[in-house]
Amino acid sequence: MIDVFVRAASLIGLPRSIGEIYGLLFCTPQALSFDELVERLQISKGSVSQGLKVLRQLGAVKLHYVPGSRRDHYQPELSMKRLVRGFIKDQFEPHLLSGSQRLDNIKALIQEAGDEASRAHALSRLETLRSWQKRTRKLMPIVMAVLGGAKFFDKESTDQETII
Amino acid sequence: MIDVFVRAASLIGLPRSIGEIYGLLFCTPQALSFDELVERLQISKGSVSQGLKVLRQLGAVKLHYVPGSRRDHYQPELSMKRLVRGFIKDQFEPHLLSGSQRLDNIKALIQEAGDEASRAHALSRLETLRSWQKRTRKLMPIVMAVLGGAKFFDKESTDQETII
DNA sequence: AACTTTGTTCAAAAAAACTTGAACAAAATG
DNA sequence: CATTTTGTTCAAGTTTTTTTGAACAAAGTT
Repeated sequence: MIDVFVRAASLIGLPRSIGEIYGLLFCTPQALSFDELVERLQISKGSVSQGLKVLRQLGAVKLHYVPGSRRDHYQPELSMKRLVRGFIKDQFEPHLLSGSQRLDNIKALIQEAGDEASRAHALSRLETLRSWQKRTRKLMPIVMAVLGGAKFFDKESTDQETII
Repeated sequence: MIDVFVRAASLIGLPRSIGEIYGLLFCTPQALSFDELVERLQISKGSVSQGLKVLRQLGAVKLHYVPGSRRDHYQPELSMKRLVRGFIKDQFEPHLLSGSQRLDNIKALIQEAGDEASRAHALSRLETLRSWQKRTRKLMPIVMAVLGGAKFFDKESTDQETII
């Protein structure tokens, strides 16, 4: 079963160790401590420490207080919606934001260089990129809504803002 | 500008060279031949050959016939919808399909092992995985519809199948 | 048929990503 | 305050991925 998560991790560009950690937490009934992860997965403390750091950042694991133990215990986030939101927030949005800036820089570069015809072509391609970005942004809230259980209807020729 | 595509490629787990190839095609007004890609990007013939192979598989480049030349010329696919569909078909669906099978195998394994309580827990987690899978499948056509320009409305408490 | 052009394949080299483990910090305990 | 417990950091080692380039195949030319 852990293997399912190892594959899923590599599908979204996360290292094997992170898939193993999340997978073991997902399979195990109780919350597990740092040491238990190291022992049961047979991987180094360093890997577990870094793996948990990423998983916490993604919101894929939660700290779980265990009375009478001063070790941190971890539980997996089981809500697909929250998992996806964490992933988008952490890995996707930064690229979208820096992407906007980069597009502005490119626009400036285009103005300065080349003849009229190639400037025109470059600007047209830049517009294509902007439209891709816009559609990606439009997509995110819809994805979140579907994962939240919303149901959808097609509605042709409606105001763009009536989404969700 | 090519850098935008190199980053985008690495975001979706594709090597730098593939981002460069698509990026150059995207920027250039005319279709480019194999040799032109090698020369202008300063990368090896091997990389270009393999990169174009992947891009063709993804449907991200199209062959473009140039009269009077027997070299293959390439043009970029500019439709975001087709690009995303190609990516999903090639990189995502295979995982979803093999995932279903793997889940069945896991179910069999669970039946054979452990005590009653841990079997119950394992089966419950397996159900969670199945629900994730189901929602992912539900999502795909909605994503494609949004990229195709459809607009959406929330419709609470409707039959699940009335999607899009 | 010999030669040229065009592109593919694949083993080896190079680069990038991941893991390890020892040194270190922070906080609790005696 | 010295000691132990718990977890982090990071340089070095390992593994994986990517790139290269030379050998090869396929098809067109002379």
